[in-house]
Amino acid sequence: MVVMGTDKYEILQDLMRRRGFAWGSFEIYGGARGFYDYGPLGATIKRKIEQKIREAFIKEGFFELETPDITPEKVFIASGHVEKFVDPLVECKKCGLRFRADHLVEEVLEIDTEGMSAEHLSQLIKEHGIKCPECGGELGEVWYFNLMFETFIGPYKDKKGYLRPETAQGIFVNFKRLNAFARNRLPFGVFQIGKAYRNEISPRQGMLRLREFTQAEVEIFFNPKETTHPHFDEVKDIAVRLYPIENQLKDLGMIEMTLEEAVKRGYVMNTFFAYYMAMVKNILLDIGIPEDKIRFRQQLPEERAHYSSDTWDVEIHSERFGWIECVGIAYRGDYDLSRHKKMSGADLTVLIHYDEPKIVKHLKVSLNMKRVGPKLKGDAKRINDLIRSWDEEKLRNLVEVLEKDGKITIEGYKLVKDDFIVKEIEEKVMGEKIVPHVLEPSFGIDRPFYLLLENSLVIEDDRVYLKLKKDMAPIEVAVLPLVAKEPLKSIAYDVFRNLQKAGFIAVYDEKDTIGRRYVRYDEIGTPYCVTIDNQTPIDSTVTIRDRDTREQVRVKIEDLPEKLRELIFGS
RNA sequence: GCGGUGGUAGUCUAGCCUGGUCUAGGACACCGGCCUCCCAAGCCGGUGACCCGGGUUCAAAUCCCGGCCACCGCACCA
Repeated sequence: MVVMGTDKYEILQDLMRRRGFAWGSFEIYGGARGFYDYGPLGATIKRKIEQKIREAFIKEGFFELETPDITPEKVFIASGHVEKFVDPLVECKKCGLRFRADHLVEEVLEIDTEGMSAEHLSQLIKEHGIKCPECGGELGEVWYFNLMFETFIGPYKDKKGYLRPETAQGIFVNFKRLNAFARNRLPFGVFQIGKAYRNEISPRQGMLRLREFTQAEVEIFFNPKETTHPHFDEVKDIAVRLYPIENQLKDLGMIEMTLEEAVKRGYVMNTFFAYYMAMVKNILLDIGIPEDKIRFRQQLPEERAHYSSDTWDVEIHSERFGWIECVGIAYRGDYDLSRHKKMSGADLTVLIHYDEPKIVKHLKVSLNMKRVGPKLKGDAKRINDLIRSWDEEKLRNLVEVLEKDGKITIEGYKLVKDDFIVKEIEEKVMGEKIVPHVLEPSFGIDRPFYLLLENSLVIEDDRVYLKLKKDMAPIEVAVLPLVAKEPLKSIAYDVFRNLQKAGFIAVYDEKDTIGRRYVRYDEIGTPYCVTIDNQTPIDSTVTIRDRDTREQVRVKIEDLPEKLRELIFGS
């Protein structure tokens, strides 16, 4: 048992439960691993985090979307989650330990097991007599454990659905409508803030690995040929701490440079990617994560999700848990849209207009039905259709042969030059249809929430307090009569009520001595306490006490809202 | 999932080994009152707990079994 007061994590956990931030869910029924409740103060902070993200992307002109948590199976077959969001497991019949079957087979047989079925893996294990690496016991059948929660839609068991393991698919499946909303012009961005679910085998570490969690996922659709961000200049001088793949493999440590340099030196693929790295960093700073606790780590190839070819995690440092992935910026290419295009048959392309319409010449060849009709009878139409389906190259060959030999045999029919009608036609092509590529900054909300609290917790000799960024505080101002006596009580209550009406999250508190109350509000991160003292009835002034410095300034009651707004929100 | 440790009011804990005066004690917090004119003061009163389910026993917070949860290590983390 950790002695009270020695472990920051313990103090924080205690504070979070006691003061209404967050705690494990379903307590009265014994709890359930991987689920967390947000209390009144926690829910407020969480909402403020979400709001910072929302505001930042709305400022970029992005659109917000909201789609269902429950999703029909087809969507995740298309997205690859049914197939790839699984771990093949195998259990030792003797000692009961479970292993990743694919890892085991790969290790022993030194072959690639990518995409192998459970049956195939089982067979290989039997054929090669692979045993339990721990005790040497016999291994059972391989089965796939899918990390998605399954459910059924409607009263019959034939309509399978899943709780979404990421919010992103809700955006991809809506691409046609969103593209229309964006008036067919790339790039555009869409984001969704909502719940996602993953049936983790063994969730741990408090609220850092949950089975149900909140994400803010941003899908930016762009033309892969246009990867220069028009506003990169605004962010090019921002310094970032990078931990690229090479530095991880060779243990070279982190490097720091401006984003401009990072792109120039090839660490970051282009200014488009770099721009959103800057955005993510700014959002985290705006939430109140200290700059020196933020780094960008490039995922190793084996860590990457099935849809991504390059991903940078934005990690925040925890005193307790080390570097924690809080945001992932994934280059998803055209993976998702192409898959949905193929599976659904929907046209998920965007027309990229050429600067000038292109004049494209091409051959149009068909049979002269008047001549060949009587000859081929029933086959005439069939062969005509066949020829018309040929591509440019095949048609050119046909014409060449006809020019040279004057005749050709197709499907056993001898045809001469005059049996064909050959036309060279010109077509105006306005542009090219492409499947857009996707860049995805994906924010966890619960992790930054925890890391914000952990990084804000200050332990001093005579008090423990949350040095939250002032505008993130769940209670923004506490109004306190110096003593619970009239007329101070009435004046204080009026001041409180007026601050509420002015839009502040405020509380009124007259219980206990003034010092005790200050400590009480310091503990939950309230940046300012307004105290009504004996001078107030005389000249209508009150004091504003600063959480961090404990210093007080005296202001007129009428100036209070404006002054507090300036102090808390800086405007 | 495996192994280890643990689970007593909102929080921390005493009691458990050696079953019975445990009607479960304390501190802090919380609520009501008194007092109090600036940084956790004091006084009076009050609310509130043996994780869940079985078993052993005349008797279980205490012993045994199972489950759940938490922490640590292993495995896992698309």
